[in-house]
Formats: sequence, C-alpha cells, structure tokens
Amino acid sequence: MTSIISDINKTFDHRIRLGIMSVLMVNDSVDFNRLKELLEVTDGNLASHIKALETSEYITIRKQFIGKKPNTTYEATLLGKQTFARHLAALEQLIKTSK
Amino acid sequence: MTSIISDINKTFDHRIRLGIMSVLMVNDSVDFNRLKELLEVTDGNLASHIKALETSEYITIRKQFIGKKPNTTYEATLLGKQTFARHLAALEQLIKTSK
DNA sequence: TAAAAGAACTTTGAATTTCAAAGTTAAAAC
DNA sequence: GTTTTAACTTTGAAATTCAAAGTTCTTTTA
Repeated sequence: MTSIISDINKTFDHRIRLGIMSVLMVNDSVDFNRLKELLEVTDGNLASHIKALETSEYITIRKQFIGKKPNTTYEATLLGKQTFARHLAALEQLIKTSK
Repeated sequence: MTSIISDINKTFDHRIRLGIMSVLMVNDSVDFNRLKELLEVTDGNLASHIKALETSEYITIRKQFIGKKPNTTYEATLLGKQTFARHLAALEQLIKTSK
C-alpha cells in the first residue's frame, strides 16, 4: 500500500519551487525577471531553484534574444506537469481523506 | 501590494507539517501514533515537527490516559485552521491566476 | 574602442533546517 | 525491581537555503 504522503513530492516542498511550478502550470512560458518579481527572490536564489527543477527535468530552459536583450524563458515539461498535478492531487487527497 | 506568495506560509512548506495540518483539518483530534503511521516518520522527527506547529500556536497538545496507557492527542487551533486555510487558498490562487 | 551596464547566472560560505539515533521520563506490567 | 511502552528530548551530522559577491556574455555609452 502506498503511503498517504508518497505522492507529496519533496521537490515541491519549497515555496519558491512551488511558485515556479504553479506559474508554469498556467503560463506556457515565463521569463527570469517575471519569476523574480512574482516570487520576490534574489536572482541567485531564483537561479538555483530553477536549476533544481531543471535537474529533475520538470522544466526546460530556453535562451534567446528579444531585440538586443538576452532573455531566458522557462517551460514546464510534460513530466513536470504530470508530477506537479499528482502532487496537487495528493495534497487534495491528503486533506480530504486523512482519517 | 501583497506578494503573490505572501500567504504561502513557510511553516507549511514541509511535507510532514503539511501532513499534520491536513490531518488535523479533517479530524478533530489525532494521536501521536496515528500521525506517526500516516506520515511514516520516526517518533523523534514527528515530535519535533509537532513542536514547531505548537510553537506557532497552530496546534494544541493534550495528554491523557486511555485505560492504563498514556495517549497524546493534537488539535488544530482556530489560528491554525485559519492560517492553513489561507495557505491553501493562496496556493489555489497562485495556481489559478499567476499571470 | 574602451568602459560601463544589464541579464542571467555560478560560486561561496554561513545560517538554518532536517534527520535518525540514542538517551530520557514516567507509568504499567511482569 | 526490572522491563516495556509511549512520547518525547537531545545530539550531532548532513542537507538545504540564502544573500552577496563574482562571472560571462553582450550591448550600450563615452
């Protein structure tokens, strides 16, 4: 039997990573500065949480230029979306039926 | 203006504390061993997460005897319930409207 | 064309958090 | 009076998180 919290993914335990994933669930792609302002973190801190999600293959990174400015955008992978959805479902389940 | 993640409470960032609160949202009171088996943690570890929630005044602890056995139960406080509810609402909000 | 600036990191090191394991306490059972 | 059970507390090491400073690459400005 699987545990009541086995689908609560450790990767999403942190509010910043949770925030990044949430944003990427509803936006096809979001760039670095948008995430930075939404989540109110320093750039270094944000970068390392992004890296953690990339390492887990939950997001992908795309670098381009917009006009003359470098611009990095992020997207949730299919795996990322599925895993995050399971996380949310598990959360919901946990809250509803923990008896 | 409040941040998109300002109601995402740091206290609930951890899966075990999240689990404890979730269980206490739907059960008036739950005892130590029940939590321990639901959350699959060692007793020391569980005790320290419980303590963190008690320190924040999100739960209360009640010690009694059931028959001859000591039994400790936990309840979410009103503050705990409200704060957790806000956390969940913020989460939902974050996922829905982060654009 | 040399210096400054902006974007998006990477590195560093310290602070904080988490964990299991071992030790503790108090009552109960033997 | 020794052992057991419940529920911790303590300890110390490992892991995580963070801001700040440094880096790289490109563009802008002088």
